Amino acid sequence: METPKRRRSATRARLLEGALEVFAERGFHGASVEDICERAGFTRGAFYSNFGSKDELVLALFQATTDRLLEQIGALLPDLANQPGSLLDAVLGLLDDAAPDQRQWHLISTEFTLHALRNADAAKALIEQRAMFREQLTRLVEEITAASNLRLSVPPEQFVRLVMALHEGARSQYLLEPAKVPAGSLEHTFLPMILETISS
Amino acid sequence: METPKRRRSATRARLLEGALEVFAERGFHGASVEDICERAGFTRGAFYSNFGSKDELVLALFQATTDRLLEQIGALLPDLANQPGSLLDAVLGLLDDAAPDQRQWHLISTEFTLHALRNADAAKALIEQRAMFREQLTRLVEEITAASNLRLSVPPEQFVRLVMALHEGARSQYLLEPAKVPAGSLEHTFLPMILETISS
DNA sequence: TGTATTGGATACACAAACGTATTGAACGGG
DNA sequence: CCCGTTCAATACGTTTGTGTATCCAATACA
Repeated sequence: METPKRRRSATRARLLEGALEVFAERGFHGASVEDICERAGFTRGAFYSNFGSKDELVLALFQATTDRLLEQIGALLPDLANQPGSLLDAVLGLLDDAAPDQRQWHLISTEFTLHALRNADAAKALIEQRAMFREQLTRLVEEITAASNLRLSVPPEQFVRLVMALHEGARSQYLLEPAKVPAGSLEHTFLPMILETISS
Repeated sequence: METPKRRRSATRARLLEGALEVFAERGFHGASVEDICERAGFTRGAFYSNFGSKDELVLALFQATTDRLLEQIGALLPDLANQPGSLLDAVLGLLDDAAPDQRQWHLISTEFTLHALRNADAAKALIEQRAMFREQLTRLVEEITAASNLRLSVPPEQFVRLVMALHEGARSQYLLEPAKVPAGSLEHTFLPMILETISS
C-alpha cells in the first residue's frame, strides 16, 4: 500500500545509487546530473523533483553511504567482538567488510575527503562521520582486549587512528598496483609488530 | 638573449603554476581553463598557444611537479644520508621537505591518484613516478643502514612502502583535523616500534 | 466515477566552458 | 629598415550542463 511515497523513495534511492556509481567513475565535478539520471533510468525531471541541486545530492549521498556504512558496522560488530580470531583480524576484517565494494568506496570516500578539505561544511560532516567510525572501531578494540586480558600501552583510539591511516594508504597502493601490493599485505606484516610492542 | 623562447617558456611556467594553485583549490574538473589563465595573468589565447587541451595540461603539470619533486629529493638526499640523526628522521624528513607546500601537494597528488585510478594512461605515469620516488627512499634507507651497521629483516622497499602508506593516511587525518592529529604524530609514535622489531 | 494531487517527462531558457579563427604587436633575421 | 614569424589578445561559434516551467499520467480520495 501507499505506493506513492514508496515509489518516490524508490526513485530517490535509485538516483542515489546511480550517483554513487557515476561519481566513482568520473568524480563529483566530472559527472553531470544528466549522467546520473541516465544511469538510474530517469530524466532530470525526476532528479529535480527529488533533490534541489547537485550540491544537495552530494551531501545526501554522503549521508546515505555513511548511514549504510555505520549500519553495516553495527551488524558486523557483535560477531567480530565475541567470535574467535585475533584483535587484528577483527579490526581489519571490519575495515574490509564494512563496504561492499572496496574500490568504489575508496574512490568515493577519497573524493569526499578532497571535497571536505576545500569546503568547511563538508569537512564538518566528514569529521563527524570519521569520529563515529573511529568510535565503533575503538569500542571493538576495547572489548576484545578486555575479553583477552590484554593491556595496551597506548590509547585504543590512537591505535585505531594508526590502523585507519595505514589501511587507507595501503589501499591506495593496492588499487594502483594490485599485482605488486597484495591486498592487506602491509597491514598484516607490520601491524602485528606494533601490537606485540604495545600490548602486555 | 633569445627573448622569444624564454618568454614563451616563462608564460608556460606561469600557466603551470597557476594551474597548480587552481587545481589544488577546486580540483581538476572544477577548475576551468579560464580560471587558470586568470590566475596566471593571461587569457585563453596564451593557454591554447602553449597547450593543446586541458587534458594535455594535466599531464604536463604532473610531469612538471614530478620532475621538481625528484629534483628536490636529489638535492636533499646527500645531506640526509651522511649527516646525523636516525634512519627515521631522514626518511620522514625527506617526505616532509620534498614538497614546499604539504597541503597543496597532498591535494594535487590525491587528485592525480584518483585520476589515475580511472585512467590507464595516467595510471602508467603515476606508477612510474611512485616507483622512482620509492627508489630514492629505498636508496636512502640502504645507505643509512649500511653506514650504521644495521640489518633489516624485511626488504627495504617494503619498509619504504609502509612509511609512504602510513605517511599518506596520517597526512590526510592531519589536514582534516590539525588540532586533533599533530603533524607526524602517528609516524613518530609507531614507526620506531616497527624499526625496533625489524632491525638487528 | 470524477476530481485533485503528485511524480516524473518534456521542452525551454540561460550560463559556463571549450576550442578556433582572426588580429595585433613585438622581436629576429635579412 | 623592412619583412616574416611568433606569441598572446580578442572575438566568435559550439557544446555542455544547470535549473525552471510546463505537461501528462497515475493514483488517492470523495
